[in-house]
Amino acid sequence: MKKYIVKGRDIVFTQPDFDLDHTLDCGQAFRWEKTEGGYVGAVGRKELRISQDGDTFTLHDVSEDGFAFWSDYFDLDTDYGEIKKRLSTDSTLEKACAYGSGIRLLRQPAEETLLSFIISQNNNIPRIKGIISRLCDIYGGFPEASEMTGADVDTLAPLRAGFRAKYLIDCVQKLHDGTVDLGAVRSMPLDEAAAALMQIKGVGIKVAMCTLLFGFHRTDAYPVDVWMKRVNENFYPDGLPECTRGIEGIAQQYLFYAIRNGVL
DNA sequence: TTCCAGGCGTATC
DNA sequence: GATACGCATGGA
Repeated sequence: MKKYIVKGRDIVFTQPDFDLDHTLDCGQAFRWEKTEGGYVGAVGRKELRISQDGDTFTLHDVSEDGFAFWSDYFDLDTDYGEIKKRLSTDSTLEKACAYGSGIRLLRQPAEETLLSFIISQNNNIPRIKGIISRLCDIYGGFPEASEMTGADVDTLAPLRAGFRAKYLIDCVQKLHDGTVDLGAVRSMPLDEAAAALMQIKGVGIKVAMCTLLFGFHRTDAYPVDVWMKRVNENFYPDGLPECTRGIEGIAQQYLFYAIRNGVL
């Protein structure tokens, strides 16, 4: 467990290879907003304000039990310095890792990730955030899928999610009736896990891989969207380099952040 | 006005 | 199995 100091109602810790802008604005989570003093965001129904001063981070108004949750969420026990060192044997990844040096792969809840990335398809990030925010407004925080099983298109109309609403409904239905068992998905081989998720309408290979990477911490899942297609064509026409084996998804996150910001 | 956004389902060949 | 097209919505 990560070492920390309790200061009043806050918890303070130091952490290299961590930057809030990099980690919270790299397209893996959609519920964080930059504020004057850091970031405010939420996971499920847990809310957090976090601020950064160099390598020192403060979780505001958080108990020691709460810290255990957030420490896991921010993946604080993983050595990203070691990961970057390994990936940087490839010259393109070296650039990407240097640019997004503070990216960490968040350990997000599976259901929330699945529903969020269903919403993400053929959509832009500000509008994805808006739809998810309105979903949370309706349910008082991000709902469990089981709380949404009665939802129909009228219930979800305030989201203004467009054609994706019917996909959300199909998703919560198939989670509820056991067609898709996320507990079982967790332990399946990657391709089998993706195929299981793709039984849900609106879940194709890209949404499935994002769910496995961000919601199940399957670091070998490699989502390819329009940006990553460009990366593959420009830099890896013959496939990914050896150094990415088993952590293709983490490599993907550095590459995605870099190319989206015009660095590659 | 038209185009595009962390895609996918469907029709057609 | 490959390719083309429509899809809700809203910002650029």
